Amino acid sequence: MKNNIQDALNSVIKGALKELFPQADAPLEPNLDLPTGSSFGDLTTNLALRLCKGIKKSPRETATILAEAINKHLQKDPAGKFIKEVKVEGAGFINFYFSENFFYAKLEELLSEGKQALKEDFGAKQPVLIEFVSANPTGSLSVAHARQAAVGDSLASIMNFLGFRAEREYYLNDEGNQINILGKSVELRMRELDGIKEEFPENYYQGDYIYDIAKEAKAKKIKQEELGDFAAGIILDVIKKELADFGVEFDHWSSQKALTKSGKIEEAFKFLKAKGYLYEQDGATWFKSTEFGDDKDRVVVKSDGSQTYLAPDIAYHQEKFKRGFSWLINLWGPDHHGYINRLKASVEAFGHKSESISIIIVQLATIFRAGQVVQMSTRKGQYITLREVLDEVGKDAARFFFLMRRTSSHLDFDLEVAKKETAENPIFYVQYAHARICSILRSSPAAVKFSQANLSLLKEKAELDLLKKLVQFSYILHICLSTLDPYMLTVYLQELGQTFHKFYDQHRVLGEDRELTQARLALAEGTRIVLACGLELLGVSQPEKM
RNA sequence: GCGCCUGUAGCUCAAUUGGAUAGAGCACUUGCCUACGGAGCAAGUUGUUGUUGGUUCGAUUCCAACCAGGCGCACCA
Repeated sequence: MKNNIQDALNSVIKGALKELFPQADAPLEPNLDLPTGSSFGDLTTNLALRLCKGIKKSPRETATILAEAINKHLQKDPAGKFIKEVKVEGAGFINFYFSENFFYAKLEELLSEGKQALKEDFGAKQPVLIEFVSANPTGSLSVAHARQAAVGDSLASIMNFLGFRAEREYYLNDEGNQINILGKSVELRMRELDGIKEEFPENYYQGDYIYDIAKEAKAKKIKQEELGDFAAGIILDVIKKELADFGVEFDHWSSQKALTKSGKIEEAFKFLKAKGYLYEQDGATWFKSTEFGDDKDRVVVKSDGSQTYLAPDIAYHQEKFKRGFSWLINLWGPDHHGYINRLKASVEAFGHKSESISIIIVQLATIFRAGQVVQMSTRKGQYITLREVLDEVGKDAARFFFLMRRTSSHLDFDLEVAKKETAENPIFYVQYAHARICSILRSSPAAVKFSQANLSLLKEKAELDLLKKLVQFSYILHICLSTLDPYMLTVYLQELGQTFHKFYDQHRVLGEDRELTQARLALAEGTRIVLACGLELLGVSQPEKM
């Protein structure tokens, strides 16, 4: 829910600060925190602790003086009616306790506007390009790509929800070495089908799918020099289908081949050369990335005249800016982390701030089955694919599980757990809460109108806990944004589910008292809206029955 | 050798980015179904936060060194 009360309090505190400590040289930001678990108020600030050093008073004294001034300002501020109490507690924290009316007002907003009430214009329509997966079209997507897909897609959804204009992009490596090798792999398999057995090099694509492509190429009489493109085209269709079944849809498919043809790479080189960031040495052309903090300079054109991977990538990222995006977010696998500095260097060489590109390293997932690691061998072209995980546990569990840990952390994914329909499986726990609410709403008398509910009847602890939990939703989204990681949302949804189950267990929703029933139904519906919204942002379905 | 990531309860992980008593789930034990979905709820046990220092009102968080594990260090993509 929009936390404009936080902004209101911030300005109240600023007012009090100005009055009391105009000499505070560094502008102290109020820095309000919304505790998610603890019982120290609904909002809290450590301002006094940071301020007391300068004014030779104890932290608690400082906090008391400050709290008094804040109280005075609050009485004049419209936000004041939502604050029940301002308390100095602990070492000198100032804690704000909201009145119940605040939570009732928030729930009312949620019921009348639906999930619109949860949206924000935080991003001011800033155009953001999120590039992820971008796997070479040489084989099926692996679980590593799957995790990137889950993270990238949800991140884009969350950013759009917060008012950004985030678009999803897949960069297609449809030319170069790997496509040549792909073509040769198919060619060898075609000859094998003709009965000519030759040695199959280790660095060629080993998977059985190459045979299928070879058969098709034979049937269609594809020319030898076109085999690479032909195979890549077929594989790309497979990848697109895999992503679609995973619930991920890209706004743009950007082709490296098209980039090369457009002459944009030479254009970029020309620019860098004019700036003096390119030089020749040992027959190769180097990019002076050390100028921008890289460990060493990088080759862009090899001595044999061909380009390194960096060359098109430099031009490609400039194109992203030229297309109008002011913030680029790239999701890469951990094997690419050494590549961050040189790409950032190129972005800076073109005069963009280094903050205008964010690179997120998505750590690998280890697949388990009933506690045992599922071994894979990339050598034989055998790796766990997105398709296998999808077939085994389904889209919802797969997406939720890939997001359940911090993106920068390794993830253990147990297929058996993801399939279980018990409390052990977090996705079922959350979806169950949603389904349960739907069931209650189905059994409720038809005449219930949420707008007429008297919410002030919600006074029990479990009810207030649930109301508070609902309000935290927007705070959680802000954490997701500042960390560029949807993972916190999975944690929150589990907590919200738990808070609801607790409430449900202690208090009967549909009861004798008609007014109380209405109020509790309203609370249940509010919970359902937030659960549904959160699940949707994660790309997980919101079942009404299970 | 250099760089990045990780090290927290028996296991998998948190700790809202420097805050208050380090918390959840799983596992284990024990309770709770004549009413809205028991796929649920409640109660109990578990800690030298890898080690040692430093920074300060305050450190799991920041800094340094060390220990252990993973990954990366191409004129590959």
